[in-house]
Amino acid sequence: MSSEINETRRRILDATAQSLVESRGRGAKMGEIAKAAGISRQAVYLHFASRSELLIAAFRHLGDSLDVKSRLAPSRTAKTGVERVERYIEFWGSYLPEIYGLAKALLIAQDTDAAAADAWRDRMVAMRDGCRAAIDALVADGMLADEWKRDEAIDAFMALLQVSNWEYLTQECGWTNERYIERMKKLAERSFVSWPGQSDIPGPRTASPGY
Amino acid sequence: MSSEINETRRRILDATAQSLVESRGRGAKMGEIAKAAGISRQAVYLHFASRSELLIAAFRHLGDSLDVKSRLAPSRTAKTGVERVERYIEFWGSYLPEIYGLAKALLIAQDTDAAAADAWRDRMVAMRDGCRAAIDALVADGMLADEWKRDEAIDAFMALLQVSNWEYLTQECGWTNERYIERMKKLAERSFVSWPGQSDIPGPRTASPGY
DNA sequence: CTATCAATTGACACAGTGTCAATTGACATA
DNA sequence: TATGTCAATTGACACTGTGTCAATTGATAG
Repeated sequence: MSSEINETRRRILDATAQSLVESRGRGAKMGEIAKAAGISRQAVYLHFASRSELLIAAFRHLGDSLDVKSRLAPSRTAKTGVERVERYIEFWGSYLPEIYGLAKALLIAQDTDAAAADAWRDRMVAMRDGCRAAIDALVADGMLADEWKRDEAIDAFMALLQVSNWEYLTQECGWTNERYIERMKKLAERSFVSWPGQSDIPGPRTASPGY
Repeated sequence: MSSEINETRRRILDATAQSLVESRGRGAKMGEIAKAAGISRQAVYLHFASRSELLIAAFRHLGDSLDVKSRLAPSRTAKTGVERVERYIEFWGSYLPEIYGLAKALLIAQDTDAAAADAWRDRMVAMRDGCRAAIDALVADGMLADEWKRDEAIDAFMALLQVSNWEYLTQECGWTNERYIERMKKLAERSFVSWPGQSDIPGPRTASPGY
């Protein structure tokens, strides 16, 4: 019985995820989702109070089904900071395409719905843990470049991995996902890692520009 | 007389820009814009066929008033590739906060309106010229890091400068605009510039990860 | 046999965009 | 002074999509 109601709920969540993946995050009206789940539009409201609540639940639901924990294992068990950063980017690069449709819908909903904004921010906080751990692993190895304060490096690493950057590079620039992963690794390493014996880059010299 | 009709048009465009800057790109209904311009909602449609057409026109209008050309001069007249990159980031970092509200509205409109998407893409193409010139100046100095192909470096440079990254760092992370500019310069230099005598980073060594 | 509960149908309120028609008021021309 | 033009106004309306409400159906459990 309670499995019955969960069954419908699950069908709605799956239909939501599928509709959003297909539409690349665009559209996916309540009516379409309901149709895809094989129920009436109003019935959706018996399970979710609003569209954004549905989006949030669907995002969590998808996350659950993707087994994030074991996907993160290679990063968490990395032996060096550099490896941890690399593994984290590999994780993110393989995870992102799978959540993209839903993530995009949530990102769009953010603009009009405070609950969606909170939900997204909540996910980003979770992601930040991964980024923080990677940067801290660099710090522990003494390999975070001098120019970066830890917290700023975490911010910048998060920024690099923004959904919108992936979207831009893969959709607008035509990068494959593998290229994205590989280039992001290079970018992150060049940006954040100082290699032993590497003399510091003459950045400060140019601090007082001629205009 | 024809200055009369342009006068109203200009008032609408200014009101649009102002409303959007104030609301950080959110909202700004046709009714509010009309009120801000001191005319009726319907009168706006006498000058612009749709909301997105208005947004596009307002964006161009704002761009015109900001004298982009002279702001770009320091970058265009830079003597070295590195300086050109720095000046370009300084330009962009001072320009972005001024267009942010409107840019954000256009970015949001993009999700439902093809014309807005085209308009935005058009602006990005223009911006790409600046990024290309900066990267090419590095290439000319022989200072683009070996790991980057020119075109990929341009893509990545563009990605770094995405509005969404600025938004994330300044709104979510609390960076000041000066910090954004300064850190972006560092990030870009570390990422793209190879300094004479700098030995290559042992990236390829880690190309076959252990999992 | 009846109570319960998910789901259905159909109607409706609300916000926001975009359209249409009739009207006003200023200004120019004959 | 009469006429035409044109920007702008008012008010009504169609359309889309979200969210609410009420009455009804149909299956299942006690």
